[in-house]
Amino acid sequence: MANIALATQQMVQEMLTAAFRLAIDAGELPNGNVPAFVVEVPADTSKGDFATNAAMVSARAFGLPPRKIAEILAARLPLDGSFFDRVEIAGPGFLNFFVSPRWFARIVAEILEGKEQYGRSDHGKGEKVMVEFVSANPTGPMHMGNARGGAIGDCLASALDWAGYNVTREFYVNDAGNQIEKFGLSLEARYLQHFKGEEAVPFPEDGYFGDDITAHAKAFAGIYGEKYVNAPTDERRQILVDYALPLNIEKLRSDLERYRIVYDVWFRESSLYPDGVAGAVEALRQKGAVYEQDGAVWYRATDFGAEKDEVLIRQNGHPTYFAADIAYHYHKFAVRGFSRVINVWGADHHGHVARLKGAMDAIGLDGSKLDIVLMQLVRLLKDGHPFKMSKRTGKSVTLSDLLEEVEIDAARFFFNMREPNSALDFDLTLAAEQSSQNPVYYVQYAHARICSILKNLAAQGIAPRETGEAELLLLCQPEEQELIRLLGQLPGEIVGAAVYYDPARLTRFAIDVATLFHKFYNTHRVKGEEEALLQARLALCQATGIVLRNLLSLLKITAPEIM
RNA sequence: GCGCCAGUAGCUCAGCUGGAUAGAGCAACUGCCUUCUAAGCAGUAGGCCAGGGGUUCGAGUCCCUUCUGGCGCGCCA
Repeated sequence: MANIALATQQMVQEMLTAAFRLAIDAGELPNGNVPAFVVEVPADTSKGDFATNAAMVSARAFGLPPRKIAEILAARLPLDGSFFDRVEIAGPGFLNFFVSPRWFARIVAEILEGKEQYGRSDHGKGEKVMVEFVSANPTGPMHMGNARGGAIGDCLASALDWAGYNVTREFYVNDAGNQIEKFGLSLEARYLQHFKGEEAVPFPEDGYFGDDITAHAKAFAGIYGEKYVNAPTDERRQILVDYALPLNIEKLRSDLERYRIVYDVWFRESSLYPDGVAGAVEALRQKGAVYEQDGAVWYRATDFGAEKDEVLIRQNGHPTYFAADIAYHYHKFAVRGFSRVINVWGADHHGHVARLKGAMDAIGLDGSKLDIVLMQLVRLLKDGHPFKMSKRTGKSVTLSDLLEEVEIDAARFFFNMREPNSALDFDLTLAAEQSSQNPVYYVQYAHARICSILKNLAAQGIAPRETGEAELLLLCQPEEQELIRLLGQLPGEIVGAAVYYDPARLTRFAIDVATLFHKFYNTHRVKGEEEALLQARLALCQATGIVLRNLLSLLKITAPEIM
């Protein structure tokens, strides 16, 4: 899974390191440590295909002007036999490397060989990581935060997978604790109201008011009738929860599957009770981080950098969510052996981040192995105005509502257009629009165009054939080289999305690829060119198609052949 | 009050972790289809990177500070 673009960048690094050493050995540079420098692809490629600031950053260490150092290094670079034609010194002391045409030919060949695997790398070296995302409360339907979290978490997990990590997608089912109590109380009230009338049975103030609760109670009444109206309240609530909760969880699963998200693990919070939670509290106690006060059990969070201590076991004997979360994350790291855990959370949970990391440290694990991706809120817009309520239900917009308004392709793409930690305006009108303004269609259109070219030529009896360096070297127009250069960056972009937890890089990259392809398409032709050039351009079209398809499949967005 | 996040073109946002002349899309204006999909492309115009200090060869990017906005600070999850 070598990648020419990444390997070339690495090669520049190594050549420079070698040049530094040679120059120092030859006495041209004083003895000393070489500062860290970077090799990058310049924004303006007329300045070279790769550039480095090596001479500038080492000016101070060597006590020489940057351009002087650049000259010394340039003379010591072993360019013979490399992909580089020449090196130039420019500006304040940049060293600009220019690749030979063979480099572009190699990238196209590499993509065609890689096919649906092109873009994968072994960067992660099989490291075992978990991405936990959505984890919506099973007491009701999913909202826009879950919709965004789903798209981000799933694409991030895919990016990690492509970047060579061993990824597990996990959904944490909050099927225990306070919200399940409330769920039971709410169901009970609706059930009793069904038989006694709404006025006769008060509804809990902090209960769940959704229609789904009423529907569950009604369906339950349809099955069991009045059997539980006079049953002990604990028994009644329990049987209602046992009835409704599995249905809700199944609904979550099927809604998410429709959204093209399939989890490896559905982890039950209830499985942590009582042993896991007790174990977590005990682990903290053994570290001396636990004390009792006001009849509750407290965790001395202030010893681990927090502003105040936290309750683990309430006065009433029930553990808090925090205690369960410590047990849950202990399970992730210590029991299941994940070396890194990524949680996708709404920004309203950011106060919880430091506490949980601190608690990991407190029980002897490493809180820095736990990474939280915080996402800011989604604001839905329709026709330029905020869209807060579903027209059908009058309630806040759910994931199901959203998927009635826009296609899944559009939803997944739009939620991944901004980095997680910035607020997102989701324009329903634009996302539903089949026009050039809609970036999803813009990208898909490029793919469909490529398919169309292939089909068109096939109709004339022209099929793509094996191309060698001789033909691929004909791809020497600026529009061709710019496109190839970008295509070669796919593996690196995926690694970037994975390590910076930013799948939005991939949607932007897809748009860039589409732009450069459309540019190429409008400037040059495939059909009608003489045979060798036609085949070379066909190869470029296929390579672009592969890159677009791989990107879209990673994002789980369709790549249509006709539009 | 304290903490986290943000502030870049009229609007929505990039800016590759400190690099070269700050970029796209939309909106406005001008061109390009007898030839592979015009759901496309090319061009014009648009900027005190919120304000002020600092760090250095070099700052939209790092530090300090002020202002503005979002979100948190529960024996909720």
